[in-house]
Amino acid sequence: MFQIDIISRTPVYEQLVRQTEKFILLGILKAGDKLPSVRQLSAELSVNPNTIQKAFTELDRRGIIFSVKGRGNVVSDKALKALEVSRRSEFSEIKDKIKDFALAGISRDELHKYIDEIYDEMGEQK
Amino acid sequence: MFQIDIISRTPVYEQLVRQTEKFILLGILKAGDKLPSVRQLSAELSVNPNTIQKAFTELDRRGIIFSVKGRGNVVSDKALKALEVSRRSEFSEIKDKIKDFALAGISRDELHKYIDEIYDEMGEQK
Amino acid sequence: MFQIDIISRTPVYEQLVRQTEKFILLGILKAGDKLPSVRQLSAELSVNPNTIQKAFTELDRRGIIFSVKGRGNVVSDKALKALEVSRRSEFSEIKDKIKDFALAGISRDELHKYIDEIYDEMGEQK
Amino acid sequence: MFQIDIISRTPVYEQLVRQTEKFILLGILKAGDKLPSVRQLSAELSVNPNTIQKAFTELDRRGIIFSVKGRGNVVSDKALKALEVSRRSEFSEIKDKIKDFALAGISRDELHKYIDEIYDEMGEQK
DNA sequence: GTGGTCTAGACCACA
DNA sequence: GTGGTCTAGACCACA
Repeated sequence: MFQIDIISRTPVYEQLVRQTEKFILLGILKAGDKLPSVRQLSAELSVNPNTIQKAFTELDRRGIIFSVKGRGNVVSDKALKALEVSRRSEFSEIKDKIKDFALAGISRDELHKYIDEIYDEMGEQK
Repeated sequence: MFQIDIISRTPVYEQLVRQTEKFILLGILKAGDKLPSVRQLSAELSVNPNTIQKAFTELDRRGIIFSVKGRGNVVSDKALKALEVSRRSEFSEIKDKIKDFALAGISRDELHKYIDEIYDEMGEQK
Repeated sequence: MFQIDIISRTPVYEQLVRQTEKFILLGILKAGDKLPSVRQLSAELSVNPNTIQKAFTELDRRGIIFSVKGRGNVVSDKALKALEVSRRSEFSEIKDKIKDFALAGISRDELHKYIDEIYDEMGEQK
Repeated sequence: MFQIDIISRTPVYEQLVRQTEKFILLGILKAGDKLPSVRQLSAELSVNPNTIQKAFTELDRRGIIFSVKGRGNVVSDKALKALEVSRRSEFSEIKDKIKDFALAGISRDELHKYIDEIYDEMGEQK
């Protein structure tokens, strides 16, 4: 299920956080579902337990999962909602990127076309 | 001219690189123009000279400026062209971001609208 | 009777201890009353029997109940008295909390008002 | 400045977080002040750098300080404000404790008196 | 078994 | 020098 790209510059724990969130948005993980245990994931991905722990701690902090000692990590009821809100708040993050494109002479039509392509592509996948 | 956001998560040297490129794309810096010296920028921005140097080295590496010993750093002739090409190659970088938005239930129409707003806004500024 | 909040940060066994003590203070459980058996509670609350046992052992240690092999767990004669004393000894525990509030600019009047509200609220419930 | 109680049950990193916040509320640390470096604190308190790091990461996350690579940790401008708000939100935490006291036969007058004592005591210290 | 904390020690990016 | 990430390995509380 989880997959780590060792070469990538984004930290392992962040990849784990991001992937977990993605699985929830995709409906692969649902509220109440139990995540693999720290040790299990550690063995499966050959990643140090501390690193897995760090990812889970972050997810717990974000209200995406809740960790209970002796029981494991479970997807929170409000996870999906929380994610949709937080993703939306990242909306403005691409603003600077788009401005850069505009500056480099990329027309708005080109961008519109690109976005449609991505959405079409996703629609087919899904 | 240059402005550093010390709190920002993006490294100072990267901010410098990005801003220099922006000035070139905006026509504020033209081929043949001399950039401020490392010392001058360092003092002006209260930034470690090593950091300024790192930015210039990176810009040189990208073919945006060329450093001549004892004469300073000058904007390359091919800078503008190079930037337009490289920006276009960054196009795919936002692909994952857009997919994330799509996943979080943000419609393509919302995105289109957002992009139009940005372009309109820039048109007025420019 | 007993209710466990699985998400809560306070350990399940501690919730059990606390609730038992509360029932005694409220007069719901009286000296000589028999508590539900470990098995029964375990099934009822879907809680690991070890956890129930741990709670009972702790209550025994505190002199609130006494366990008789083969006969179950019974509320001690001195339970009520013991609890009133021990609660009073916890008095100082909130001292640091109150200092924190004072430091954060919360006035003593606010605190007084808050306490009155709680007592009023309880009076009505009771 | 910082002091760790090794015997205490509350984790070292949490003690560090709490103490930093306290120093800010007391005005000992002000917005813009630089905190000791991870390594320095580590040596000073004989605590592993990772543990110090964990505390700083948490403070950064809470918006109390901001960590900048290569520069250090600085008290945020909004730190004081943020702390006053967060402390206030902990207000309800003592509700259950107070109810426990009421149940154990501690009168509201006793509590009022206790609070006044604490505030008086603090007034003199300050 | 399951999560949480901590030490020891290494390595990297950045200033 | 300064923060950030990661591994290896230990130990504890809890279920």
